[in-house]
Amino acid sequence: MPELPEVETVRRGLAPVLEGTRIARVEQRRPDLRFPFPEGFAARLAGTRIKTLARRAKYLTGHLDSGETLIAHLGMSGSFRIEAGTSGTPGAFHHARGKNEKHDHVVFHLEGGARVIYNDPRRFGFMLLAKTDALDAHPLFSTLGIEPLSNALNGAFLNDRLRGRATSLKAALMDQRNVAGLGNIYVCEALWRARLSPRRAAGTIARKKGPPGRRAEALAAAIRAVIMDAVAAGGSSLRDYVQSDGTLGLFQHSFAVYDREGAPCPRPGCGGTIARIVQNARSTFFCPACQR
DNA sequence: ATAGAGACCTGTGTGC
DNA sequence: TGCACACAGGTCTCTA
Repeated sequence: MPELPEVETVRRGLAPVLEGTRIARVEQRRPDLRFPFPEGFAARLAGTRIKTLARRAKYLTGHLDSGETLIAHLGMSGSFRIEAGTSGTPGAFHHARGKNEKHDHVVFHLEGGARVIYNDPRRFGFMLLAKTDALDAHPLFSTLGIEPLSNALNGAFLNDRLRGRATSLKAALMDQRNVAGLGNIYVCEALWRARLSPRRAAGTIARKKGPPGRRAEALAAAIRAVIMDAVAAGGSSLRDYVQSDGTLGLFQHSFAVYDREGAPCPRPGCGGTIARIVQNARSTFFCPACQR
């Protein structure tokens, strides 16, 4: 579900409520999500203050004044919502969105009475606690690639990183060890913008020597642009993703290829038809006419 | 190294 | 209406 733009949107929605706020109490309603919660999870959070809420790839990281960091991943169907502490019917908009309270797995009761609730029907998400000063060395983070919005993403990086790789370009971009935070939607969209086929061997966009070629440069620019555009739109709302205040992301209206099998390619003058293929057990959408 | 399958879960849409 | 099946913003683990 959430890729980098959705997670960043969640972060921006939660930050005003969480940053600088003390957690009064945590209600953990089941022993596990994708993994068991860490030992003493609720007790280790209770009474701590959240200094900052950050993001790395698709992970949210809440840095606590206890010296620990709360790491949260939303999996395919995780979401947070904020409920005011005083008036209002709990879960009102939630019902309006057709969600199900039975999948409210964690409730953060904040000082002042507001609540932040984690809902995750499929339970592919998880929450962990780790020492803040050793975060980069954590197994989840140590192998992650670069952030797509950082200056590190450029033609030279992709040229070096993908050179000689026989795997498909689609699979290489889905691999979080290269560029971290991309997922199925934004890889498809970036490849369309760069006019590159998802089936092409990843190494074919690289040069053996010298400066990167136009394909690597175009791909780097396309990834950056699509992620920036999606963040600006508040992410994509398909089945169950909503922002933490209940409003919908808008980027799904800007999809060129994702979930558009059989539709005309939106590139002016192309005239192609969007196709769907399966790569690594995931749907890939692309235009066979203009993506080469 | 890397691909392919299966695993983890629930919900929704489709076709019969 | 029921039922079966395919599929979904992710990622880990196992086998070849």
